[in-house]
Amino acid sequence: MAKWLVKTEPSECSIDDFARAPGTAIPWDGVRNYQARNFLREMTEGDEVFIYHSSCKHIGIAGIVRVTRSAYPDPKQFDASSPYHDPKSTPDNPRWQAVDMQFVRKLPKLISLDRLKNLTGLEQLPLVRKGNRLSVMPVSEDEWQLIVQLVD
DNA sequence: GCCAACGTTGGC
DNA sequence: GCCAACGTTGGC
Repeated sequence: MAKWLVKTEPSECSIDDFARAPGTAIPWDGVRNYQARNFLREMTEGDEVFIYHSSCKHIGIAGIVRVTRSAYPDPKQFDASSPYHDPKSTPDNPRWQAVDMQFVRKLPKLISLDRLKNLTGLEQLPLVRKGNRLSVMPVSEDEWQLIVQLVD
């Protein structure tokens, strides 16, 4: 079972939005970056995912969700009224993918980016690397355990 | 609000 | 295929 991390601006979709709808599949859509999309495609049902809050007051890992549906064409790419509309994508040959996720847990205390940056063992995680903009990334089992240990 | 770092686009 | 220009991300 693979592990992942996704970035989100909490004003868009936060761990609290998941927590408010336990048991409900929430689409993870709007990813418009090829490398991130390729990782979305690799996600399988049951995979666990860190939710990372970016571009906000409290930056860091805020909780855990689970993939409940593997990749399918992101409907928003075909919706002309959506900011995620992609006129170059067609239903025959969709360019962008979405997955569904549901709430697992909110961390009792957010794990700050600063703390993650200072952890030995996370050097390979794109999240803590300078200038990195990847919004969907794999997390190794070792990295996952290292981070989960910080909870509580 | 600033700006460095990055990904994408498009002219050549 | 190169690369300058541009738009976006995201920490500070």
